[in-house]
Order: sequence, then C-alpha cells, then structure tokens
Amino acid sequence: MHKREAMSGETSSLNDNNGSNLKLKNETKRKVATREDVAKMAGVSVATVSHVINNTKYVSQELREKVIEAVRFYNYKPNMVARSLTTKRSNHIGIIVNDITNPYYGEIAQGMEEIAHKHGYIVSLCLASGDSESYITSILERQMDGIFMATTRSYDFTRKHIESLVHSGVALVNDPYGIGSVIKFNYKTAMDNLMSYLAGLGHKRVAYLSGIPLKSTGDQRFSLYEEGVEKYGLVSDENLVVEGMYPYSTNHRAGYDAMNILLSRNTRVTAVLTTNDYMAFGAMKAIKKTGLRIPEDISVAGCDDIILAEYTDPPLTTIRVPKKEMGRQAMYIILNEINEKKHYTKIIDTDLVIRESTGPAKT
Amino acid sequence: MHKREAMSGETSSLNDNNGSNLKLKNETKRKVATREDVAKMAGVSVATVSHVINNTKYVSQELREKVIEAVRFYNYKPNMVARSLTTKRSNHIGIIVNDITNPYYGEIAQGMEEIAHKHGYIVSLCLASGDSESYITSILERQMDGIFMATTRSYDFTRKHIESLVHSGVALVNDPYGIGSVIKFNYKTAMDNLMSYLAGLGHKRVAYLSGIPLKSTGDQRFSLYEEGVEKYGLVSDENLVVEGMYPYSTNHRAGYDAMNILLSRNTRVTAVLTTNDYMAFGAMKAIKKTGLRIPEDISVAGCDDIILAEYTDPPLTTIRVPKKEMGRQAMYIILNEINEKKHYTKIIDTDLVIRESTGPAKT
DNA sequence: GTGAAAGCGCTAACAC
DNA sequence: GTGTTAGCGCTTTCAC
Repeated sequence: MHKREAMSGETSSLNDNNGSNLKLKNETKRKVATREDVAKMAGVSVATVSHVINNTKYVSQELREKVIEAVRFYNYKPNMVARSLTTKRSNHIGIIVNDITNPYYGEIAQGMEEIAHKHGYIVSLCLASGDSESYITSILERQMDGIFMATTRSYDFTRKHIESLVHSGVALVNDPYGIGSVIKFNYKTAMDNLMSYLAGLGHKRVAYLSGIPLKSTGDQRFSLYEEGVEKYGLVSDENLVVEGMYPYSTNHRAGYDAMNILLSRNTRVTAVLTTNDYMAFGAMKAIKKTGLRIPEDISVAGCDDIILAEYTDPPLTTIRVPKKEMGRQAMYIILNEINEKKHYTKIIDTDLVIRESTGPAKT
Repeated sequence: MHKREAMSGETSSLNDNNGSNLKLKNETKRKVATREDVAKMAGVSVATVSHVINNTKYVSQELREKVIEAVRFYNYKPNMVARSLTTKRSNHIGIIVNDITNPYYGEIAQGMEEIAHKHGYIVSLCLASGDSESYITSILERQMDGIFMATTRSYDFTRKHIESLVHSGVALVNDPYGIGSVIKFNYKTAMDNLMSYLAGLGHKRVAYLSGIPLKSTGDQRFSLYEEGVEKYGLVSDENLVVEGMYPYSTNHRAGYDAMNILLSRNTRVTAVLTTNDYMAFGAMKAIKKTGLRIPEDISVAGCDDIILAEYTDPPLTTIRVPKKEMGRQAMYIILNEINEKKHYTKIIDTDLVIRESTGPAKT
C-alpha cells in the first residue's frame, strides 16, 4: 500500500474553525457544533433547540427562526448517537442474508433500505456466512431496533440467541422459531402450475435439488413438489431428491455439485427443480458439461427470477417472486412492530415464468 | 396485513426479570444489564468493569474473575451507543453503492463486511439512487467513522458535501474530488489485451457503450479504448460511442437502450464494449432481438466478470476484476485512515477473460 | 412558552 | 491496583 501525504492538510484543517466561535474542549477531536452552540447563538436554551428540531413542543415563531438560523449557520446536525442513548431507539436495523452477492438478497436489501431510509432508519448488513453468535452480540451491543432474518441459514441461530434478542426488545422478522413476525412467499399456485406444466410436457421423473436440509427447514416448495408428484402421478423416488450438505449453501457451486450427484445416480431424470436460480445456473452447467442438452434432454426450472434468469443459455423457467416488495414489507412490519409491539404475518404471492429451459420430456 | 396476537407475551415477558436483581428505572423500556449492575454484583467499581472488558488496565486476577462471572450472569453486553458517545468512535462505516442488486457491488460489500466485522465495525448500506444529500446528513448524524464511495454516481455529491464529511473527520475512500484515499482497478493491461485481441480477430469498428458521462468521470477504460483504437488502427468514429444519459445507470436496461441507439446509427459495428457486464447483458438482448447473432454478427465484451457472465448465452468475454478484494482493501484503508489520519492509494490489477461472446469479425 | 437540570451507559482522567 | 467522578450530546420532566 502506497502512503502519500495527507491531502487535506490534517491538523491545520482540523483547527480551522470555519469562522464559528465553537469552543473546542479537545482540539484533537472532531469539532462539530452541538445543540449548546446553537442554543448560545440563538440566545435560547438547549431545550428550546431540541423542541424546534424535533417539533416536540410549541415554540414562538421568533425563537424558532433564531434557532433555525443558528442551525443553518453551524450546519448543525443532531448527534444520533447521543439521541439514541437517551431515547433508547437507535433507528438502526439489520438484515441478515446468506450472500449479498446473490441479486435475490440484493433486491430484498434494496427494498428494505428504500423504506428504512424514508423513515430515518439505517440498515446494516449481517452476513450469515460468518459466526452467528458474533452477529447476535453485535445486534445487542448496537441496540438495533429490529432484524430481518432474510436467510435460509437462520437455523444457525439457537433459541437462546433469538430469545436474547426478544428479551432486549429487538423487533424480529422471520426468526427461525416463529417468535416474531413472519413474512414469506406463497409458492402454492406457482408450484402447482409448474408441476402441472411439467407433467403436461410428459415428464415423469422430476428431480428436486436443494441446497439446504429439507425436513428441518420445512421448505414449503419441497412439500409442494411432493404434493405435485403425487397429484400428477409422477415417479416418487428419493433418488430424485438431492439434499443440501453442510455447510449448506444455495449458490451456483451448490447447484453444480447437486446436479452431478443426481446425474451419477442414473435416475433417468428428465426435469429438475432447484431451490433458487443460482443453483439452477450451476445445474445447467453440470448438465451441459456431460454433453446433455437443455431442455431436449433435461428441463431445468429455478426459483426467484433474478434478473439474470432471462439471459442464461437457455433462458430459465423459474418462479417469479417479488423480492424488493418483500424487503419493503419486512421493513414496514419492523416499523409497526417497534411502535405497536405486535407481531404480523404477511404472505406474498408468486408466479410461474416459463422460458426456454423447459420443454417436452425426452421420449 | 394480518395482525395476530403477540406471541411473546409482551408485557409479562418484558417484566420477567430473568432471575436477576436488576433495578428497573423504567419498567416499560428495555431492561438490559448495565456496567453498574455488573460492578455491583462483582463488588467492584464501574471503572474496573470497564478495564477488564476493554483490557485497558491491569486488574487483579481475583477481581477480573468476579467481573467475568457477573458479565456472564447478566449476559451483559456493553452498550456501543454509550461507548460511541464518549469515545467519538461509532465503529460504524458506510458503503455507498449504485445498486446492491448488481453482484458487482454485492461482492464489494461482502469483502468489506468481512474485514469490518472482523474488526468490530458494522457496515451500513447507502444506496446512491436516493437523494445524496440525505445520505450525507445520515453519515454525519450517525457519526460514521468512514465511507467507501463504491459508486459510479459519486459525482452526485457536491464538493460541499464531501468537505462537510472531511470536516467532521470521516475517513473517505474514493470521494469524487480525490480528497480522501483512493482505490481503483487498473484496466491498462486487460484493456490493451482486449483491444489487441479484437483487432487480431479483424474488428475495425469497435463500439463503446457507457452508462455514465464519459469526460467528466474520467473513465479510465474509455481512455484506454481510445488509445486502443489508435494503437491498433481501428476506426475512430464518435458514432461508435454511446454515452450514458441522465439519470445515469449501468444496468441491463441501460445496456439494452444504448445498444438500440448504436444499432440505429448504422455504423456497421462488429464489436461492442460496455461499462460493465450488466450492460453487456442488455446489449446482447438488444442484438438478439434484431435477429443478429453473437458473436457471428457482433462480438460483445463486458467488464467485471460477475458470476453470471459465465452462464449467459453465449458466455461473456469480459474483464475480471477482484471485486471482493477491493472491498477488503477499501476497509483496510479506512481502518488505517481512522487510526493514522493518512491517505492511501491502492491499485488493483485486472485480467481479460475470453469466452464465446467474441469471435472473428464479420467479413 | 421557556429554561434548568437530571440522567441515558460509558470512558478516562485523577485520586487514593 | 482500584475507585470516584466529570463529562459525551441529547431528551424530558418539572419549575417558572
């Protein structure tokens, strides 16, 4: 790493007082105006400054204007850290995601941030790949007001972890024990359409590639897959199911590996469903590598409909889920939960999107 | 939204004192143990508790153990908000990105978070699509220690904005005015290889699709493109350059639109370069839509090498940039800058990755 | 309508 | 080696 001279003039610029008459208690620290400076300049008390800033009590037009001017003069910004300390509200929420690299989570985070920002909240990233204990600690230490556990890995969190959050009054969405609020996608119609569509194309042996443990997580889509197999008279064979392995992941690599396992089982599979689109991409790669064609030899369907699903070779049949909307709704729930101390349940519908990665079963 | 009964038993559970003898000043607020509770239980002063927790002074083994036990008993976590107020360090940094939906930014954010988390920092998301002024305010209010402006839209921030950050002592990486530290990719070799490669394939009319204004941002890649055109004797024609339009964006939509503009100009183009992979995806879509083939009619090359570039139809030739590493290094720089009050410059090399979206020029 | 002052949980002198 | 205490910047009773 190349060091170079400080360009901002360091100490000299730090001592430049911007023309104001701030009294600096500590010359070496940041010198920003506080409510006291503002109060002094406006010739009022700090309480009054507080009231005009927060609109928390009527203040005469005259003083109000003086305060506003002083605020402007100093370019004064309230110190949220100090405020949080007294109000016990950090206006800081967290989103726990598997992998922010996956546009699926990116969209959720984006939707969430949109609403959070609009309401004066800030959202911090907690990556579920790390040590979950340390994130719990972080959430607690930072006095976060809420957490959206938008991760398939929420089972990494013990009941004790979650309870310590609840105990501290953290608003929870999608905790693995259903203690807080719940928001989820409803795959029922979309999955039924998908299974019916595949059955209609003559598929008998449809596989399910999962990146996560199936039973413990109660994956709704897997249940619907099983129902579909039954309903449409498909072959029920546990060799057609590839479960995730520790350390569970649902990326393209996981899809690639799962598909190779499936192929090695010689199941005469003609269609595969995956946990998400990323896994579908990996599965497609594995299929092509063996010289098989999509969809002529094997049809592939993903889930999520991330942007890229449209651009793959061939374009991916998948289930479209309103990701950004989930982020927004999760934030609304957290906002409500913080204020009302109530829990909510929200179900969001999904759709089947048919593209070219699925076609008639090989005869 | 369906309301349902609070499942956690609300007030009753909030009054459940967990067996501890915390004195609750305010029964309706969160009741978490403070250092005072811990001190009392351990029979020491609050200062001593502080010292064992922060390892800031020697404390006798005996007291140390007592403190640790009390900490464990209460499951005590230091209140970072209070700590920040006194230390004037929030251990909170921000990353400003265009679009967290783009895996390019996802990877950067992930690398950053990895290092941040390891050092007790938390990273918050600031989406550049929103009102930049409000993010500046937020950064200031929250007393953030540092900001990585990992966005092509940093020109949205005025000099005044940036100076207010500097003035408050916020460590800056990649601010648009070069006041703070700088981290960037070096495209020189990769771009030269790409231009030489295309020239070798017989391409004479190579286009450049940008999502951002070209001159003002000083896009290094565009300069290198121009150099390459010169060096390899390609056709220099401003019709081959499509500049971004306000509101600038570099997503697949922007690529689609830019490609359509290019096609409408009848330039007999045989190869196109784009600002990033997302734009390349859009460009490919536009090309295919007109019935042209890739790469037989038009070659396409992107930049970034996001995961999906490998899976498109056809797989995309692109420039591989170590995104996660940039995130890590940016965080290291911020860490250093916070402690050393120095600025740094870091250049990261990139590579050309040739896939099937580029081929011989149409004759 | 406005101000004084207590207190949020912590750190860092400074005493002892 | 350990304890006391004065703030950090803010909100919020409670007087005036």
